Amino acid sequence: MAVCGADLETIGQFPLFQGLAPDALSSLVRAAEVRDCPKRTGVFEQGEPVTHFFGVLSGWVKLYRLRPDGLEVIIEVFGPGESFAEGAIGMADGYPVSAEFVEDGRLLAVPVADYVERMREDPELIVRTFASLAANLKRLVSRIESGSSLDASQRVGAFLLHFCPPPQPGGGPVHIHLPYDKKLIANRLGMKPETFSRALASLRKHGVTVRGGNARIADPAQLRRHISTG
Amino acid sequence: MAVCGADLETIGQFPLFQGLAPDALSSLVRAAEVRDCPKRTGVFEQGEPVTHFFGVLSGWVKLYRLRPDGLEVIIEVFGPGESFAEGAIGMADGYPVSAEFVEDGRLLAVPVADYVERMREDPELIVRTFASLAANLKRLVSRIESGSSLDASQRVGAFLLHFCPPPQPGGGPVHIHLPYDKKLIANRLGMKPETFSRALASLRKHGVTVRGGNARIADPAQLRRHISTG
DNA sequence: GCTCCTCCTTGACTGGCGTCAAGGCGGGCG
DNA sequence: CGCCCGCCTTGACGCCAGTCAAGGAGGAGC
Repeated sequence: MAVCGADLETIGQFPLFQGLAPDALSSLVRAAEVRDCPKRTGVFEQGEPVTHFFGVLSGWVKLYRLRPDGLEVIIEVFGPGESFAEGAIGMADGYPVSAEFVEDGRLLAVPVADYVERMREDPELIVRTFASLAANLKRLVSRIESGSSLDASQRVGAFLLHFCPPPQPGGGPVHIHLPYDKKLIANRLGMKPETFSRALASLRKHGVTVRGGNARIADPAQLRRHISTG
Repeated sequence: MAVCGADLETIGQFPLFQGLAPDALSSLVRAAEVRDCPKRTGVFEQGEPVTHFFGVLSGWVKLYRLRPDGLEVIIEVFGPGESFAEGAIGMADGYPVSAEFVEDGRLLAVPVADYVERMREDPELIVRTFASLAANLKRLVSRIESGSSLDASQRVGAFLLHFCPPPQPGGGPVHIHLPYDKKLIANRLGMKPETFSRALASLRKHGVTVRGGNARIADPAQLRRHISTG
């Protein structure tokens, strides 16, 4: 469906589009569309030709690869305000991963052909796109780093800290809500659900308590210490 | 130093620049410089402001992160004909990794400010840059995939296969030369040198023999099978 | 030729994570 | 209310890779 006014406001908040001139934004969005995506809705599949890139208006989307043996490896999970697959713009042999909603949400789909046109007209957009790409690149880099140098409980701790507001000096306890299934979080962190569960249990001694999908971190600074010092 | 004729020819072979109009190429390269880089030469450090991106004319460059505990995590290693850190163009807070030569070589350094100008003038360059970025992105993705779903010996096997010519149907034995230290390869594959050594030993039963820096793969297809089927 | 040094290999042991299996908890529905 | 069926947790056990330690191979320098 076409982009409506309320969506337009949300879209203006995207890091990718933030601060863009209003008319540049609206001409960009003219070619785009918004989709309602209930849980389990596929967005694209590995190998499909690249036609769009996407922004998440609400909900959560997993990017994953299917191994020949059927094992699913989660590369990244994107949430509200994040854009993904801009990096696929230059891929001649299709998307390198598949994408699927893991929680109900709304999706902005931007056709790449049109987008490249806009970049030609508006150099500012080139810069913004590179910046957005750079952000996703860095996420992959730190995923590689943590994957090869942190143990399970440290990775879980780092994951929880992503959802905390920036390091507060005084820092009281923080309450956060796990955005999607624990099984999915486990996969995203490169471990099995059992290991994830044990890791959470072992974090209790560092002030983390989880009840259902709600977690409480007694002292983020203490947790942060546990992650870097082992 | 400035770019000389022989370099210019090599540079034209870069995937990033291949097929670019000759005058576009030469104006691009006018602002660039070439450096001789003996082993251990640093190229940039994590956190430094982004001023250039780079192409490897010869030799090998590692991109790595230093963990607070002093542990070095190798993100990627680039060789002749490859460009790196184009992805840093949009990074406001500096390079996310450090780069250092691990074998003597020559480096092309392209100033990003100038490069962005060229992109404004030449839309074709935008597309090429995205393509190059996409290639590096895919390397990271498959690194994540293999890191979380292959064991040590399978990762080593996959590494060796990168240096084999594309899958030959008849496929006789292939001889390859390990491009850099085994300790470095081990780190790049996310394992310790001892584990790498044991992995090589265990690959003997799949037709891989290594003597010094030279490896012989009796049957690449067989090795490939070992990687996907476990 | 000799020593020294670095890189690599091999062995023994430990620990963390995966696997298999059983049980608890909670939500949907009749 | 009670049943069923996910999702999650917990326990027992095995295996892979990290750690510690010792020893071999090869090159640089004298």
